[in-house]
Amino acid sequence: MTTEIKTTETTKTTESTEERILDAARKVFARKGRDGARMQEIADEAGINRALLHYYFRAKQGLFEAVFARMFEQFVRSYDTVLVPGQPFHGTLRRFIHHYIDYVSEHQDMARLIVSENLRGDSMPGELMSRAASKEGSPPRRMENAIRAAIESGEIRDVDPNQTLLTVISACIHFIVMKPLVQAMNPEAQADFAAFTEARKEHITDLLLHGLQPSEEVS
Amino acid sequence: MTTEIKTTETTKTTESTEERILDAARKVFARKGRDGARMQEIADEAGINRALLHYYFRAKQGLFEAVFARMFEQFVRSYDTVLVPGQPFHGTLRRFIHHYIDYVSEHQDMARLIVSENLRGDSMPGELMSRAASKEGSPPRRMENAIRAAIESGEIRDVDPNQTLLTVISACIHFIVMKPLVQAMNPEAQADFAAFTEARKEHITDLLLHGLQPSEEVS
DNA sequence: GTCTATATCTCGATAGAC
DNA sequence: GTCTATCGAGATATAGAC
Repeated sequence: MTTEIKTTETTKTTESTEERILDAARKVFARKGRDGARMQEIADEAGINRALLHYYFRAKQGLFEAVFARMFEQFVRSYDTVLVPGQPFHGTLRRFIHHYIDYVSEHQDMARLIVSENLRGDSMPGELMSRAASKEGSPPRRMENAIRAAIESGEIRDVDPNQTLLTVISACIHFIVMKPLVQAMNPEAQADFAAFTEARKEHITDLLLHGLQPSEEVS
Repeated sequence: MTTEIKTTETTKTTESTEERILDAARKVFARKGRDGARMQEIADEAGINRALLHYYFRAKQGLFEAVFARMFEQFVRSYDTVLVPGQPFHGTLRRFIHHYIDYVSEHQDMARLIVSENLRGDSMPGELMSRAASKEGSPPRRMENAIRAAIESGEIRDVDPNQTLLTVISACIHFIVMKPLVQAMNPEAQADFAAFTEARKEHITDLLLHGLQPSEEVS
């Protein structure tokens, strides 16, 4: 019932209180959702008092928005070095998939928060997210353009770029979101989730490249 | 703000109060999540008084568990007529995908609840779900066996059955869970989600069948 | 079985000492 | 900046009339 987390761990970093709060809030919001999260639990996780949360971020709502915006922007930026135009498609697809899975694996909190916000439908972070993702030049848009170009050049067969991109992203994130169920159904994922994750990158890349291969070629 | 639903009485369905409560609870839990849902809102949706909820289901927790168990069992059962052994693989895969998407489209509430429970990690419904899904004879297990058999018989190439099944399921459910974001990024999904859903069934079936095609054959 | 009224509790937010 | 103490809103749950 009672939470006893205490971050005795962070002895080294002279992390500012504000940073500690944001990190703690990210974890708790991801675990419990926006409503389920308790200010007390965030305070415990950050190793501070509840009143201090309100000193830094006026209200829970503000804290949540700060956490979300920060997280999402970092994710979008992480693709800057990954998607460079003019490369062969198979390498681009491989890099997109590997980076996506690497990122969500290291930031599972973020993945869960994004999904839980989408589950609600309303929500301001949803707005923010939608605008950022649908903007020209965003990672998904660039990947979509890469698919289009590859069809044009005959590197891959003629498929719906939007549907294809959605399938790739689904394959890369859903197994993290559904981790408990995936582990329950899969002894391999249960025993060593990191190994399962590595295998998953290769599986998705392989399945997609085969699935998109022009039917004339039998490489 | 206020909801006014009121079933002004016994028109056609002599639906029992208990049924009405379960239906209302399913909707509200799906919209607001387990924590965000308010007993008052469920009562309004069911057209009854708040106290009556407690008369039928002692507490919110109990109501939630009843809703969840009922929903999940119906889903599992819906596959009884879909997966029959001894059929050619491509038909089995097509039926699995089409049925999955049809079902989650008609029961989006269920899809969202399942995901939101998985996001929490703990939770008794998670337990229930995990046991049901990993049980031999469950739909996912049967589909996995079908994949194994198809590899054995040479109908498809040698892939990891677990990873493949997970990819199929991800592709079939994630776009519903992330509906707001999908719509924001996709004009087609925005304009006519039903049409987008139909197209998605074909896309996934097509992509998977190509992706699993033995490399010797070029059908 | 269904309602009104109310008890109890949890949690976000604030006041104020240090 | 950080703490203790407390207020007040809003939610679950119960008591009891009908």
